[in-house]
Amino acid sequence: MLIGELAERAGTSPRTLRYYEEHGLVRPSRDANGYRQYDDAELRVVHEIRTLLADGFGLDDIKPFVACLRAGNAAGHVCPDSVAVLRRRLAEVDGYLTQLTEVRRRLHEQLGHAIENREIRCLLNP
Amino acid sequence: MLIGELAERAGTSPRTLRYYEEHGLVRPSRDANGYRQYDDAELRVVHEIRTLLADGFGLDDIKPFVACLRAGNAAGHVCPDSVAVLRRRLAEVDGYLTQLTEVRRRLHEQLGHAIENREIRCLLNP
DNA sequence: GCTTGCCCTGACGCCGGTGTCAAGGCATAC
DNA sequence: GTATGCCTTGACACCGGCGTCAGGGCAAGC
Repeated sequence: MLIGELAERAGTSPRTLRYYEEHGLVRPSRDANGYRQYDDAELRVVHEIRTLLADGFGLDDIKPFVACLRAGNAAGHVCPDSVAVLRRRLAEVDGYLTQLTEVRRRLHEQLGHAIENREIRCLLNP
Repeated sequence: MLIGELAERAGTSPRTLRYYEEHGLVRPSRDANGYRQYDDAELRVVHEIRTLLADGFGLDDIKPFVACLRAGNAAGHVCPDSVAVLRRRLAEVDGYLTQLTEVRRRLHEQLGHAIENREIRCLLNP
């Protein structure tokens, strides 16, 4: 499978696949003419990468998951290194949730305050 | 008040204040020698900016709040334009919260799955 | 041989708020 | 005069995942 086909099958672009390769995540072989050649296992890897990216992991964080898959595991997240990253990311997400919730509270408060003000002005200018 | 003093009082840097000015948020006058001169109202403005930045607003979003303050209002968020931005940002934050919560769920699930796996391996290799 | 279409590498652009360095002017104290 | 310290403008660096353009090779159909 050439890069274009893999890109389409994985729902991404050749540029993106080359980028992953540059970061050591995908490892195609090469045809005699220099074209990248991918097997089906790589499709699996790319799917794993995309899923984890969507969950907010960085490419570096994703490496252990890919290694885990390559080691023959059914899923990328069952290896100790992956679990460590999962825990770290979970803590991070919890942190963001806390912050965002606090921000939300403040926004809500300000909105309430603004509406209150408007109503007061309405009552004063009937 | 010169830029260094305002920066210190506002807990930020001269570089940052010049950046805000470049984006039309802060408007110092100039001394005869070209030095920026700030009054106390600008300190208030900078505080408003910093608070909103911390809440995830972009500089463009912050403009109506500053305008609202300059218009003589006690708070930057009581004007219609500010309220509109507040609403938009609130919706945005809610979106992020939804996404993050979903991500958190998936992470939790994967962690659970991984731990389960480990326990199974433990039972198989006692 | 020419077109078409995929492939290759290399490199810059983006976004946004800020750090940081360069190169110079001004103010104050010695 | 000179040392110190704040001020000025201008411009590059950062982060990270990718878009996108440049310039060129390879493959296959006509």
